[in-house]
Amino acid sequence: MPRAPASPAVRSTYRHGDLYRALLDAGIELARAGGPEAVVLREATRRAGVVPNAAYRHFAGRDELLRAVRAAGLAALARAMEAELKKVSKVKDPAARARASLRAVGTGYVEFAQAEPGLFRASFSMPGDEGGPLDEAKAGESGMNPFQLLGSALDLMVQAGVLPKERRIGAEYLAWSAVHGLAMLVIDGPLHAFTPAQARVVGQRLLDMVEKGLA
Amino acid sequence: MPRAPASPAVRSTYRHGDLYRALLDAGIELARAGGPEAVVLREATRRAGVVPNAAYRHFAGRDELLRAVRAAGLAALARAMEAELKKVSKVKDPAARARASLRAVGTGYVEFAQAEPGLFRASFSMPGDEGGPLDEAKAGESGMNPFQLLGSALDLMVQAGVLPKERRIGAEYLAWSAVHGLAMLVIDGPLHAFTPAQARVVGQRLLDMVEKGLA
DNA sequence: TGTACATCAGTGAACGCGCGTTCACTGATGTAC
DNA sequence: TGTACATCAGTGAACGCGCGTTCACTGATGTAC
Repeated sequence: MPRAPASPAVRSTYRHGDLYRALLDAGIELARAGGPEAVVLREATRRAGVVPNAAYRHFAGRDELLRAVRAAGLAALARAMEAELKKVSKVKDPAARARASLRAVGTGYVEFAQAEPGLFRASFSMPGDEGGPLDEAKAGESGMNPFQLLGSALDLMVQAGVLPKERRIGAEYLAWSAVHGLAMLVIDGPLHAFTPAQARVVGQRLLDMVEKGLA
Repeated sequence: MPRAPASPAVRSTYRHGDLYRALLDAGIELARAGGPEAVVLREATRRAGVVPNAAYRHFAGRDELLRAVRAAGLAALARAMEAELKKVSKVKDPAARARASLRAVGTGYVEFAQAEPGLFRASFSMPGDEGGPLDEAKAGESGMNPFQLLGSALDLMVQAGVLPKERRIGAEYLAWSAVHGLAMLVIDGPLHAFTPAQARVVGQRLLDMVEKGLA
């Protein structure tokens, strides 16, 4: 492997070093600042200090860059959810723990959407229509993607006897809808005026509703 | 008022007749086909059979056209919700009627989103950040916008004793989140592969959850 | 250890595209006399 | 009822912009001998 990558826009070496990574990082930054439509090939190459068409050595085109950004965003979302789950790991009582896990997953989700609205939106944009839920989604540290984290929280609830197992099937779509809707309304929609604190309160009440309504 | 408006792209009269309406209709059509980002001034004028800058006689710019499309979309959404509410108007028992109203509102919302994904997305896009929930939203036939229709369904539930009044406050945000989230996941997101029938089933289960979890 | 060479990452220049928006205009329309 | 006129809706031409993408290239790098 060649020299270390130079600082953006200025390079001493002819080769960049790790242009793929640099373009991806730039793409992520663009998504953070302006959502999926702000992920623009030319701007990414500009930030990497490279001529526009150089990107084509590493990505087939703009769509492939966006796809990579999306994967990175979903992985970050998974990590945010895992971080909330970690706080819950000390709870001993299985029923309480299971319930807390579902809340953690939901809280991590909404909190991430609030903290990184642009990246969140980019993560859920669909250039081509891919298949099922988060098919090729990169995983967090646990090796699970956001959808799988939600699923395993619900599994925990069934095991703990908090959720009747006949209600388990399809339950992820219900919980997901609730939490995703709040996220969208708050970051992009008519609830934009909510402060993070207000959003947190509503988020907790929403999770109350889900917990109660699911069982 | 001059002659009747001519067919798009061909006019006999020098004046268009109702260019504002023609541009708005074209804008709505563009939104239906491709969402908010497809609402493009030049294309709207093309469809109206008029030179690009003619639009500036009627709209300050692209944003104002999009704003008008959004208002029209929200009005259409309100009408879809009202249509569902009408089906429920024959229910006599106040408690049953109130519950059915909430379901109707939710069903109308999700069904509209499925039937008109582009217009739905356009209706919830935010160019500048306007204020609270659906502030300047055009109303349906009842004179209420979608948010107000939801609110009055919840009011009905309180009156009927189905929803404790201490839970009434902020309840619209909970119900709205659930339903909005499903709509987004189905039309634009990872649940894109759902058939309308599958979506309907999940939608009804979602409304079960809301109804049960809210009380 | 030294040299010839193939590879392929990044260059330089250019393309066509569609967009929003501004300008000075023109001529059909409705109105005032 | 007829004529002169002001209005202003739509014209025609043009801008500058940034985008994605293609082309033939060049020259630093790592490798084979």
